Amino acid sequence: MREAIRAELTAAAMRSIDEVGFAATTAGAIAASVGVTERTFFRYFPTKEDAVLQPIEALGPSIAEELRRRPAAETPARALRAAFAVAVDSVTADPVTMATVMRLNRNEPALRGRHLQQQDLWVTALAAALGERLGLPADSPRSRLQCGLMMLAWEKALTSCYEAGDFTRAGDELDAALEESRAFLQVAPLTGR
Amino acid sequence: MREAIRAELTAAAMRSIDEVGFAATTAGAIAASVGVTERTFFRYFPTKEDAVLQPIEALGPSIAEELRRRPAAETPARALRAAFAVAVDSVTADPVTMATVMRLNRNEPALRGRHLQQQDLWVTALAAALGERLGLPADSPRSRLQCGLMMLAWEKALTSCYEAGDFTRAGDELDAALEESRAFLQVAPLTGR
DNA sequence: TCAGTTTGTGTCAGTGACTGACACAGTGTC
DNA sequence: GACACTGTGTCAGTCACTGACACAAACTGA
Repeated sequence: MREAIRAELTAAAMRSIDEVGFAATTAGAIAASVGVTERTFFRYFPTKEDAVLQPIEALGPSIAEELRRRPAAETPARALRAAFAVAVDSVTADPVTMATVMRLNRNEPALRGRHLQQQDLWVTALAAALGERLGLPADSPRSRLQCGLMMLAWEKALTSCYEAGDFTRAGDELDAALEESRAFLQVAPLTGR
Repeated sequence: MREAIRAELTAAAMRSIDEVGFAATTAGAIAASVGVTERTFFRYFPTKEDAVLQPIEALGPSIAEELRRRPAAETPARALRAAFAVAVDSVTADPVTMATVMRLNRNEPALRGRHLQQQDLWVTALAAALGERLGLPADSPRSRLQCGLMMLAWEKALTSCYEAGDFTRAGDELDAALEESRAFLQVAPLTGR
């Protein structure tokens, strides 16, 4: 596979979806605009949605990889937070791509759906890595919950950055989201009605 | 629309997917097994996935509705938790359906994807209701984060119930998940590396 | 240098999800 | 008895996605 073609397809897909919408953008048209066949398009991407999500596809696995590299002495929370620095770096390194992906995600439910599914896989991968540290089974509910919390805070951070139009603050926004989560859950007894 | 037909279609879809899998189950076949046309199937459900998810479709809106009914004096956390009692009741009232939906979700990524999308809409609806209480805009990141936290704990609770084969504990499991979340975020300073 | 393999692509035929338009029957209403 | 409303079938069509096959170019080793 030639990475140049892949990038061209992604760019063409984004452009077209921006102009005429996701539904009106056919896979064949994207392919044709790059000088390639529809069949070839589907050799590069499993679905039409993936063409757009491709730029951030590797992010999840990268975070999981970093999580494995964190010293065993760190608490789960600190190791996870440190691993997400990879995501922060990635976003601050190329804010334009991330902003574009987020914009398309907001406007197109189909895209958002696929993105959620992708994130779900990320959480699974993270939970597996975290499980190793804790000596828990690969997909234990506990590590899944912890990774889910982190991912939720990350999403909140991204949203804040997006709305502020400033992705350089991603790290700070992530910490703020975590703090906000802590404060929310802090308030005395939830139980009892 | 006749609700009897809708229920039959859902039942037929679940049975077939259980036996031969999601991909091998065509919409036409589901429809035919109920004595109806494929076209009619798609008048009842927007997508094949929705036929299976239908039993829990109304849950999100119900929770949001209850959230609106909670006294204004309650903190967001308490009001949200109280609103989720609706979900707890629904699950304990019909554990078999929920267990089936969860089992299919686990085995079929396509179903899981749609379910995540559904949940995302629930969070949006909840965040809107919560925003009203707090005087925040409809989809403010803050209320979204809080509702997301609750939904995450709810998912964890359901998973625990499912694995234990006992949905009567849903309420307790939800509280346990919230407590676990609190403990995770509690540990001193996350920031700084 | 040449046979053999690997890689990227086109072509073609096919399946299945989903949609719009139209016709038609049954049921209720005034 | 004219009229609207509801639920359904039929038909034609679009488009995502897949498998099988053929073909050319680039690479590989003797």
